[in-house]
Amino acid sequence: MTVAPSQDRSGPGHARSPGACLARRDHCCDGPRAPWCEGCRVRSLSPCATQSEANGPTAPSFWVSESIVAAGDDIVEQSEPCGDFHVIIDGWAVQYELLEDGSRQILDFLPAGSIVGLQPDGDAPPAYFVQALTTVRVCSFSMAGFLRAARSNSALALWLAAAASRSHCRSLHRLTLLGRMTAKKRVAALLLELYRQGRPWSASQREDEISLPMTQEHIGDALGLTSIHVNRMLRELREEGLLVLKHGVLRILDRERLAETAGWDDHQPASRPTSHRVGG
Amino acid sequence: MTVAPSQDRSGPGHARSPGACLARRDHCCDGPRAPWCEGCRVRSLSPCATQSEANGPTAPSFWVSESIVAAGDDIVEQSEPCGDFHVIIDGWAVQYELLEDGSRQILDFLPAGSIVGLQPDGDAPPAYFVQALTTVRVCSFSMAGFLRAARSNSALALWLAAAASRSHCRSLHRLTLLGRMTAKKRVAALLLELYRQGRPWSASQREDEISLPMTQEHIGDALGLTSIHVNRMLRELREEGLLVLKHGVLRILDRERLAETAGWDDHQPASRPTSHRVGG
DNA sequence: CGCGATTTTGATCAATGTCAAAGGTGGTGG
DNA sequence: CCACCACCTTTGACATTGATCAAAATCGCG
Repeated sequence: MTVAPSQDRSGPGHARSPGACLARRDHCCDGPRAPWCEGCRVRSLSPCATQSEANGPTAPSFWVSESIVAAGDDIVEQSEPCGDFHVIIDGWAVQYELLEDGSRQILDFLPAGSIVGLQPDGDAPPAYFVQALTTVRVCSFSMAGFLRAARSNSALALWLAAAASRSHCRSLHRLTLLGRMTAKKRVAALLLELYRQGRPWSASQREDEISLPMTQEHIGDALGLTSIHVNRMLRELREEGLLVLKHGVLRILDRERLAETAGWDDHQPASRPTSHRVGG
Repeated sequence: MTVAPSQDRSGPGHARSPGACLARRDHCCDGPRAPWCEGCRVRSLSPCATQSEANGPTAPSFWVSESIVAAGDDIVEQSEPCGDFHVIIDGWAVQYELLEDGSRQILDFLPAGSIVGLQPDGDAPPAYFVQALTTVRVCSFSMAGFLRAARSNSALALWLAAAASRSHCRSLHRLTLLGRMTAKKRVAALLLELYRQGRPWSASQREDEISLPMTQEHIGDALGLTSIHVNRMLRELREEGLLVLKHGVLRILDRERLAETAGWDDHQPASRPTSHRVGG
């Protein structure tokens, strides 16, 4: 149960974080070669995946910019309509909703490869915030441009459907977590999931470690718990030798038993995600 | 916290409920005229909405059948792959997940117009059940056929994206409900939402009434509460003169204050939903 | 009328929230 | 290098919500 969205936005019209724009080119249809696309690690998840790579990787015509967002700054603001959507190239973000009573519900943690800011309705403002947890690098795309392109390119439209469908699945899982699991299971399951999602992108040398920027309060706000109770559960998990979360680093000590505690059958190895099929 | 999915499926290989098939035609591409499409009340939400109506309403080539599913029967079964998806023409269904410990998490209540069984992955079995709460009439469509068609018809692909996106929004709302609201608010908010969604299709004469087939246990399983506690909350809401839920009929007594209790700004009138824009 | 499912109520208990305060940790400026 | 400060983590005592257990009362239906 938190009050502030972490940053103290001085005064009312809290400035939209600009995000240092690294690169931007004018919309030439299908830029012939995009140097920054070389070696892009999230290409398979981004709309760029629908582009032909005959002449090397390129960004689609509705690509807008690549930029950096500082930790704590907003990528998307609740009720601030914005014509772009973004793909996280690097770093972690949170998607959350702010309630009238000042409390915050975290809807999802977004690792590299996540799509943010797809509008439920072309015009309506988003119903949530997305905020950078770490320094985040994003590629931004024009929603209007995308839709225009998608109307004649069904691969793009299917990509959108697949992205929406994956998000939906994630939130259904989270729903079950909040609805039917005890506090300890929730914490165990969330951390295991974050480990899975973050491992492929994590710089850490050790296979059993990953750096996680979220505070215990973030975790509580995601799981419907107080940070105090999250702390108690983390202690229990630590005392049972399952994991250690300290100084922004999560170390899995006993994955087998942790998965058991989380109520999972933990079989699939952590692997870099690839493009997905459509559905919902 | 429930045990059985309501029906006692005698023996292990519990038979797939057949659902009396009312109509079926062989896949002729774009049937010239589909009599049952006339006056279809959910057309704008179904994939049929992408069909031209120049010669009157028609069903798309991947339409499979129209059928009736009895209350309590499954429309989609967890871990039973199924090549079709469905649109609910009439009646209520529940989408739920069954956990190892026998408990059930209801993921959503599905009124007329809902899309059911879109596969997260073309091949993988669905991760949930969908069960009819009342007698339900559905139109079924071939997923493979749909995808084939969508690959060359981006309107279809965009329809899919919009559908997935709407589902996603619904589950995000539910997440906030489970994560941040007290029991009373959850019950109030859910019932108000169900009223909103069901009103346009309800046969009831009275504007302030709608018939709701779900038990208090269903409500509890959707909200992460026990049916006993749901009952207590319903009593409080009744004693406060906000609503009455009895004999399968929900009557809203004071919509204003109910919305307040639910933590909403209740402004939009209940209106029949129309086709939606794309996003996520 | 009788039966199974659902609703209702009461009493008690456990899980989690709330309040308060004491360590840590890392960053910043002198 | 030290002192300070904001923020985060950790712990304890206590309050509250909602779960559990048990049992009537009702309802729908054959």
